Amino acid sequence: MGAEPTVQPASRKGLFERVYELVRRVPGGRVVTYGQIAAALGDVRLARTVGWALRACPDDVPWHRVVNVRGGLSTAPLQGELYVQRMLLEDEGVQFDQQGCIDLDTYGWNELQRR
DNA sequence: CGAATGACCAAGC
DNA sequence: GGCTTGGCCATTC
Repeated sequence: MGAEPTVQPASRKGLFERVYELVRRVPGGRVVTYGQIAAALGDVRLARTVGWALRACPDDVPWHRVVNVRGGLSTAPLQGELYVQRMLLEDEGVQFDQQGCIDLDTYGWNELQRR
């Protein structure tokens, strides 16, 4: 567990791995924003790159727990498709408002970085 | 190596 | 209150 430091240069490993590790730490029923992950990495401006990492969407990474700062889902499927992210979150107990957004003040997880 | 992309964020109109 | 623009970073062609 504590074998790895809090933050390390992305050069060490693909920045993707770093993002996956953080997302894996997100407990069910909780959501985090891209900027939060980026901030945990050391730079909030990495938010865009975080999206690139999640684009790979590995199976062992709960990518559905990552939403934008607005509490909305950036994964907008086309007509006919289903909101997989929304279903997964709702299944975990996350409630959506009338606008289809999540209350980050309630479900937002601040202990992403921990320490 | 240069240009283009992207599941973002913040500010401006 | 909602839409548009700019900017930053890393990855890909």
